[in-house]
Amino acid sequence: MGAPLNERSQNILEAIIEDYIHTAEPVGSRAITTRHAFHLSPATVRNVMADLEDMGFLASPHTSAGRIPTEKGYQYYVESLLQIRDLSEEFRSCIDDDTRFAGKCMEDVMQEVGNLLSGISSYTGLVMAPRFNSTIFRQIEFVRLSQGRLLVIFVSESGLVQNKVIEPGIDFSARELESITNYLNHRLPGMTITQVRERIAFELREEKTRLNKIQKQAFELSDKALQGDIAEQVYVAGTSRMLEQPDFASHDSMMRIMRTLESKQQLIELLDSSQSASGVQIFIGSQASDSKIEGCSLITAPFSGQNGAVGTLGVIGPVRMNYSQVIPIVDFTASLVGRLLDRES
Amino acid sequence: MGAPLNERSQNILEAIIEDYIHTAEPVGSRAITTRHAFHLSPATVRNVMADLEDMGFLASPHTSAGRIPTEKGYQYYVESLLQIRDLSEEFRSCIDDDTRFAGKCMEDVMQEVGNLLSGISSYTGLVMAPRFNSTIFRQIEFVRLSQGRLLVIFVSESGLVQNKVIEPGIDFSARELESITNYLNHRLPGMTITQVRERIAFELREEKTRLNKIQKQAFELSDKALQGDIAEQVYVAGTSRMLEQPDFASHDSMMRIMRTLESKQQLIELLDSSQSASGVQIFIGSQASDSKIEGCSLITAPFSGQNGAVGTLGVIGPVRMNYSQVIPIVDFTASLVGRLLDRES
DNA sequence: ATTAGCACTCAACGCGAGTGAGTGCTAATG
DNA sequence: CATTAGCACTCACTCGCGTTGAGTGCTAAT
Repeated sequence: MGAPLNERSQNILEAIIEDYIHTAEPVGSRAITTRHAFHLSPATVRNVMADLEDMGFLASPHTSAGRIPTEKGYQYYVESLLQIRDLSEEFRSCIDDDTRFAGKCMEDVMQEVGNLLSGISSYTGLVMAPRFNSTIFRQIEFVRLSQGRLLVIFVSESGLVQNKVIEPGIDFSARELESITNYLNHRLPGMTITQVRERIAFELREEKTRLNKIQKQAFELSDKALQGDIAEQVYVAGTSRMLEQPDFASHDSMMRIMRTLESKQQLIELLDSSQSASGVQIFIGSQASDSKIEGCSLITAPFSGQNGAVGTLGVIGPVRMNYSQVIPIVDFTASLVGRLLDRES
Repeated sequence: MGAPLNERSQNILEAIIEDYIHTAEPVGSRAITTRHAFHLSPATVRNVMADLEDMGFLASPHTSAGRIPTEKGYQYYVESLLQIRDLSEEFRSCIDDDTRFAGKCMEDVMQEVGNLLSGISSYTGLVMAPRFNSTIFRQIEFVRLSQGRLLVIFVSESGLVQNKVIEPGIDFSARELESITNYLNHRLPGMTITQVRERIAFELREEKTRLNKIQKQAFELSDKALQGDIAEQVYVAGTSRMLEQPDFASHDSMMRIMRTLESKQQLIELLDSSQSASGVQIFIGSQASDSKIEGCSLITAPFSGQNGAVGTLGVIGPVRMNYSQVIPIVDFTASLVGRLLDRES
């Protein structure tokens, strides 16, 4: 059981998995001997396959079909057998094409990155934009709109802009607003938005007495402006690519997957765990999620600029996924997006 | 052929269409007599059905199946037979539920409207947000970011906020910016964004000499800020609802539809024609589009606030759609969104 | 250890009979 | 003369059954 695989078994397992990734059909012993130049007869291969099945790397749908890899098989393949090739020059240049992102706002860039991931991998692309709450505060500005309404603008260290309309109740003069702005821009930079909120709450609660009027108003305004959570932005691209996969031919599995891909919330949960990791992460089948996306694997990578804004992107596809191609794509794209973020700020 | 339908034929046609909408299966003569209290025998109904088929309202998939409505049948049904009931109180209150939209920004509201449309109709909901270019300019503001970068903020009469980062090349002082802002906010309000652009181009070209330095810089800045088209925002909700429809059981039709629903561009084209119309519009089958969404019908309605911002929303579903339910839903939702827009500004 | 040979398994395919919902036509009916 | 009962006919759908063939596991020979 726990015995390590000898080289021949490894080669055969690799051949089976790669054939299956390619054809989506159970692989038989004869197919292996003809498609690969092992100097072995089908019978020998059969013996090896039987062993691999005993060890849990392969399974047979029924007696007279070939073998298909199990999740454990894929996991072993990805960890031990797969050598990750460098991304082909063709793809490299296709991804790193400046014209694609030229002159687009953050949202459009994120969407375009999703399209890119989906287009090149031919699976479904996911991008979770940097969460605003974890970005670093740089600047706040107030713009007076009509009838005592104020537009509040936050700018993060990474150049993200977030705005919100509030109705403070008091009609501030331009001078007052300027003082408030100056005060806040003096005190708050360098903290994450979450920290800023905590600080505001702290100041308002504990040290009320110590503050002068402008200071108090400043904190009250910014408190109001930061109320309410800013939802994560998730971008999905190429969901119809899922329908192309023979693995999801059944109506049922299709529905389950499309429903999940529609739910931003569920996607956030999927991507969230990879947020803090570094480098490419691979979730195969049940590793990815508790049956919400049965039969799917997920390849993710966090991206970040030099200034701390952090997001996650990835590709989701069937467990029978072309890992050797997708992994470098996700890796390279994440680093590209990191560079894009730096450019923006 | 052109002969008008007598009342009995109308009743039978209506019954057939409604049964088919309900069951998604060909309707036979016997089914009609048992499910509806016509005082007629199946044989008589058969005669009428044969006539209706001759006139092109019905079709038979094969000799020994019942009849299904043709597109022409649906069209006649919607135009002449369908009496639009008022929306049930249950739905009314479900749609007009303030807590649903409380404290959400425009984008989230639009998405939520899509969810609402999809949830209540159980088809797919579409919302095209007011095009920024056709909204009326109210206010422009500049915020200085680091390193000579400026954040430009447009506010429209309807309260929409749009921002963009530009790099003017010159480092303006706070005073200069204030003058520029004042000048622009004095000259531009009341025009649509498109008109503003034309005006800027005109001023820069024709009357260059007449302008003083500040004025010239003002126009140059705002020209830069308005460069590049702002893409339409389209929100889609409940695409998986399409998969639930037996009409799209075949892989092929499913793929075609999902692909179309993924393409913002194609959706914009679909919704665009309804933009300028007033009231609910109904596109049945091939009326909706040249085969891009074969087998689909589209119910749309434009919405607008009192201040001219105009968008379109709608529901897309199979031709075999519950028109009597969807039409009032779309109608009522459009008016609700109109009211929401007024509330925002 | 490897392989040839062979019996066995079982999904997939094709075929034909049976079933039943539905039709169109004709003749009878009020 | 519109309506209806009766009847032969059509045809998708289902089920059972034999055939096919890819693939396996086991055993004996190399």
